[in-house]
Amino acid sequence: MDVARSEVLEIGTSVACRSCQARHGVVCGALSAGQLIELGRHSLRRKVDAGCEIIAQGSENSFYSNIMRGVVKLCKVMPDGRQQIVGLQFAPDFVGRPFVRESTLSAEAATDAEICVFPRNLLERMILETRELQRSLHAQALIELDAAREWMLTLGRRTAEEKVASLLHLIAAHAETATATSTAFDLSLSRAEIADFLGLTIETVSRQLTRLRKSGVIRIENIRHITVPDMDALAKKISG
Amino acid sequence: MDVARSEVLEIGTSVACRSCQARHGVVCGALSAGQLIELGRHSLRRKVDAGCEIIAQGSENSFYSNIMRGVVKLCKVMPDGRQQIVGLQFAPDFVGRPFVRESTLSAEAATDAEICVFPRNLLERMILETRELQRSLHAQALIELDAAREWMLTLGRRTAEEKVASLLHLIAAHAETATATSTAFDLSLSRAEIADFLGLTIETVSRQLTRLRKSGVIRIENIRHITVPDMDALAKKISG
DNA sequence: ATGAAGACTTGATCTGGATCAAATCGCAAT
DNA sequence: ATTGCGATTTGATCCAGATCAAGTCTTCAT
Repeated sequence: MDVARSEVLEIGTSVACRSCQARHGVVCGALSAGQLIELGRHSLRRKVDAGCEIIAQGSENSFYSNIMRGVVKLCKVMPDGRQQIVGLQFAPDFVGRPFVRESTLSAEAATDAEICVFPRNLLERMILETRELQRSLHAQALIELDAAREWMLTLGRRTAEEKVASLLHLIAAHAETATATSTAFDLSLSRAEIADFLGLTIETVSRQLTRLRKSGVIRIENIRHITVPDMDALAKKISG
Repeated sequence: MDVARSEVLEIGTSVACRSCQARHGVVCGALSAGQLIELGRHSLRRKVDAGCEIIAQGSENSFYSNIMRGVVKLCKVMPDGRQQIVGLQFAPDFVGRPFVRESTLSAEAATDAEICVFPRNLLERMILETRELQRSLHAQALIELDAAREWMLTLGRRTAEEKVASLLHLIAAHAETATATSTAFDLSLSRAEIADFLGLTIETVSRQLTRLRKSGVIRIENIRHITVPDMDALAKKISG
């Protein structure tokens, strides 16, 4: 499971990019052409399996990644094992924490994913040198901050049913397969992961999903695939 | 109560700085000398009373502030009145959301405070022009993001007693009056505000505070002033 | 001083979600 | 097909924290 991770850790600035030049633009949409080439020379495209830990909580922030495909969950665990997912990242988000040596959270692939990896010193040097890169990372940090605060409201003040509806809404917003009203998507997360995102137990998540199914708001095509016939009906379940 | 706010809203780029030059360095410690002068010419020092709303949720982000003294709470409210505090800001933090027109949260003085106010267009222009300002705002955004995620763990996975202990620890960390082991501080927040920060009710907050008092971890000098004889004992209450 | 209105504490009871305990459902290996 | 195992659902019970209901303590106006 951790093979991919140990390979990643061996990367240095002198490692050549293997195969990603062609699709770099997808990942780094906010960067200028010059930066793409610069990153391309020193980065490495990697496939990681679902469950693979990209960054470990408490480890050194020795490299950074761009997500090219898949979903990455950011996770905090307490000494006694209690666990909270504190963010979900989708392509083309950036994963890593500039300017801090030790990671306060772990990043783990929630689905099979592809990431573009490059070393810490390169990123931090480029942030200092390149206005546009700093600006896009600043913008992403502010967007993640808004998302984290929105989630604080969900964790602190919403009921279990509202929490589950909020998560479905969040994931649906990132799905491609949407018609005018209806949306279908992969959940990307197990019941246990959903529980850790929502501050609930797996039993409560399961019960609330069947509740939403019985009320006609969602259809559970199979254990990881959901259809929302009417997004407005789902949205109504979120607030009072 | 809202007098100060309406005054603030009239500020434009041409308003002269009244009396803050002397103490600008305190607020904008991360900025270079040139920026201090630049901000000084266009900013306005204001005193705001406890309870005064600095920014309203849903309103336009028409100005930004630096906190010079006091505590500011960031708050989200739901249509049905449920409410969650999503951040506490202390001097010399920056309050405001660059690059977004409408505010998704309100900012309210939790204590009497002094802030240094300047207009949106000035700040956004300066971010684009000044490397060091962008860098320091990017750094603050990342620190706030770490804090928000730490708080997500507290909201999602900690018990009521651990939540209250976490908040006391957070506020104590910003108090000046600390000896080697013991710390005394003003709470800055009412029981209702503490409840809204922790996702609890005021009754539960009150009960947990007396619990911590009876177990000897804190002394309640009066309703808003706490002494922690031993910070390590408080820290032990936070995790398992 | 006296009274009135908030803010806080304390007690009694209720309840949403946790915990404990079986099923049941995949699904991969044989 | 059968077995085994982990993931999920479902049911029964429990409990931490919510809700309801009095008090008490502060503060401030008269």
